[in-house]
Amino acid sequence: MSAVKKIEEKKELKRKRIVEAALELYLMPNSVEPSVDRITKKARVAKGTFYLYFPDKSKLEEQLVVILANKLITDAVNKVDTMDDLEPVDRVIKFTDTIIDYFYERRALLNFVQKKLSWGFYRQISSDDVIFREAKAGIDLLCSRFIDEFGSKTFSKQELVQVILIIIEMVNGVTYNSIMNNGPVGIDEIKPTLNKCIRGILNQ
Amino acid sequence: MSAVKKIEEKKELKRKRIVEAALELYLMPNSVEPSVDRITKKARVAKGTFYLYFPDKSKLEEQLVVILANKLITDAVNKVDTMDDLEPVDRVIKFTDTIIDYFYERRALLNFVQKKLSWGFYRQISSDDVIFREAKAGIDLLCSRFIDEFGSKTFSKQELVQVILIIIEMVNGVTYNSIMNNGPVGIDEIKPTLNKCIRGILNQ
Amino acid sequence: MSAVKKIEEKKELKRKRIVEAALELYLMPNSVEPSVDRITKKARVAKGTFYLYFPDKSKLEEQLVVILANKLITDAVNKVDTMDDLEPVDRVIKFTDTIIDYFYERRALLNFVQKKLSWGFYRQISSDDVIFREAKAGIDLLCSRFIDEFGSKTFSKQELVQVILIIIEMVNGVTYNSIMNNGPVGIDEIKPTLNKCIRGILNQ
Amino acid sequence: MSAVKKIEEKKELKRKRIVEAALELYLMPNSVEPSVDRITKKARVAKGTFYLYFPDKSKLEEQLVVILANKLITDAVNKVDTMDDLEPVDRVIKFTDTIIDYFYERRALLNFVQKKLSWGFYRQISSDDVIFREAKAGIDLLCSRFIDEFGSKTFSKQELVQVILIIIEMVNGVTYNSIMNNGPVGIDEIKPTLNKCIRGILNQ
DNA sequence: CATGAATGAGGCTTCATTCAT
DNA sequence: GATGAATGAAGCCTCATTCAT
Repeated sequence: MSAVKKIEEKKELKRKRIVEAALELYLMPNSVEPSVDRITKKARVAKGTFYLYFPDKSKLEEQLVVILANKLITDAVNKVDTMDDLEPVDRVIKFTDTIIDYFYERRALLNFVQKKLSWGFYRQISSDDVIFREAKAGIDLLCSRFIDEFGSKTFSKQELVQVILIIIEMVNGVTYNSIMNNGPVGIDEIKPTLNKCIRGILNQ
Repeated sequence: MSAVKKIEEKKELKRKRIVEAALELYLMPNSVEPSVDRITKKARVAKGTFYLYFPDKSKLEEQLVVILANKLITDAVNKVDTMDDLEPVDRVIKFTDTIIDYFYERRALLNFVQKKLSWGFYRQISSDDVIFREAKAGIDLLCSRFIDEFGSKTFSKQELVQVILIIIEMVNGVTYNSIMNNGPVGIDEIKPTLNKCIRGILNQ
Repeated sequence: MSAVKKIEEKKELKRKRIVEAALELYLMPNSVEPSVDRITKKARVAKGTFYLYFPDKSKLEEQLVVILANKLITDAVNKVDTMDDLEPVDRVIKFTDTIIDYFYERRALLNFVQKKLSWGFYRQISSDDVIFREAKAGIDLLCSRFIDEFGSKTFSKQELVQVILIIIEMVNGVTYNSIMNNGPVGIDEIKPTLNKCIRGILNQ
Repeated sequence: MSAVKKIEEKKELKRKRIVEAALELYLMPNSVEPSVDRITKKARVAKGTFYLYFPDKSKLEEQLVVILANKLITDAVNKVDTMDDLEPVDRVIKFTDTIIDYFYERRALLNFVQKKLSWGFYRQISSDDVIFREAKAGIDLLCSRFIDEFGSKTFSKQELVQVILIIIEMVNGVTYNSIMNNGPVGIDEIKPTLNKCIRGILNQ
């Protein structure tokens, strides 16, 4: 293996160290936004090194959201994929259910991913980072599968993509408030209603 | 009127001044989170005074969210109330439309109110503040009216309250991402689909 | 004395402490531009306090230049004033001589005041600080006196003001390079020529 | 040509690349002091390489000033040389005019060259650099020519060299403040007076 | 010789909060 | 109660310089 390659690998490793340190910090319960200082300390890297890999802090966060959102969604898609016997609508409900459970166990994640869940992976990403290309691919998979399975009378294919976004927003919002604000309505309590809503949307 | 009462009133006035100054500042377009200094300057009150009325800044913000969320919803309800000729479902759609427009003109508000929109007014509030009691009242009005108008086969009265929350979350989420993230789908583009979803939920 | 006045006095005192600390630091030999941190430490004041008195670092420096330039010039004017028996042209030469000597003993000052000497005190100053009004007054005195004493055939009154600036620039430049750059030509060596130049300018 | 020589040449080439990149960067309008990183990037050279040729950044800058000052002056001399029909004094005025115009279009240069204009080229320079030897030659040309043309009654040949420096300082100072500080007196406004001063100095 | 990744000190500024008056 | 001057921790970012490869 060439020397150049070795260096490239080392760089990628360091970048990963930073991303992972940040991830850990962002995911810590009750976390306020961690400072660059904390992130680099955790990654055992000099502060200046951070700026070798990210033009500024916001860019790291952007990437973090994309990574997290995609991991979440891809996991959910994969899980649902194993259940071949479900009706399309039920698959969607299973999909959202999985997301809710995921968040329930990781409320800090919910806090960070926040409102960017559904839109996050659609933003233009300048990086040619492998991690992002994979993410995009995962999303495309979800969309095309979902659309193929649905022969909706109400929605065109074009609209079905939007419907995904809308449903994710709905689920995300309800989950967020139910969990984070300790609302008067627990997630278990509202989930049946939520599912009825999803059915209402899809079964037109 | 007793002297004590006068003093009480004066205090209440000062608190109001602070809240209103903050409100104005938070609602300013393109606003970043205003500092305590800016808030008190605008309220023509000493910085120390702030801490006489609020234990810390976050407590003010908490109250602000509730006030803002309720003002927004009450305004929307009132507007829809003037349109007697609409079908129940169309009223709801008009209601969400109004909210979307409101946000569109004030994206800073959207940013601040964030995820707390629907749940905000459910949180425990120190009920000795007039401003909050009024807010609660407005919400109760919305809920009861909505429930009365709907003789849904699908949802119980109990569930209908939850449906409101869910719809608001859905609208809020879509609007937020469409506006704040300059998402791939503009708000005008996705609104028809959004409305179809709402109909789907309510027309079961 | 009212309490308000006491506070005002204290504030002025603190401002003075900062200015004087900065002055000392800027005047230190071999000084590089001192950081806000060093300045406040020397002034025994919290770093934040600095920004209570100056919007930012550059504003302090601006004021410093004005203060220094004016002190320098006023001192020189006063010194020359005691020599009533000199011819107008010789007074000017005495004036510039004094400035040169002043710099010679304080080369760090020369370093800081740099190119801003003559123009510095002409810039619009937003502050209603006493220190500045006095500075302005001192300069005006110099100018009017100089102009009155000269019945130049070559220069109009309007031009004479410019001539002052030009002479100061000339002296400043020569002194700076002679002293700071340890040029091949020492200040004592070039001073006679410089004086001849001044005479040439004024004796037309 | 020996192999050693080839290597020497290659080295000199690289050094030149760095100097030229720096030159370009320092001359860019509105430029702030460029970092070593920018300079080496522009020179397509590794950052570490910079320190193979210059002990530190300040040394490069020192050399740059000399180069720039000399280029400026040589250009001005050459331009004036084409105008054979001018009186000696007018030649000097044309010379200073050219410098002023040059600065007017490149205020960044003015900012960088600063006070070192006239003295710069007198400083001890590591004479093994071609670029510097050339600079020296240009200056010597200017000096000897100027002195030859002037049969001043007032100044000895020795003093005339100093007069050049003084005039350059004067022009440089006035120009700097007029342009950089947006002084109260624009360059066009003060130029006539400046020229009168030059005449006063030379026409004694 | 050349490289460029890594360093970390140092810079400026903001701001929630405290406390003497 | 009210004030606002003072605090200083914390934040983000730059950059000259070093050093392992």
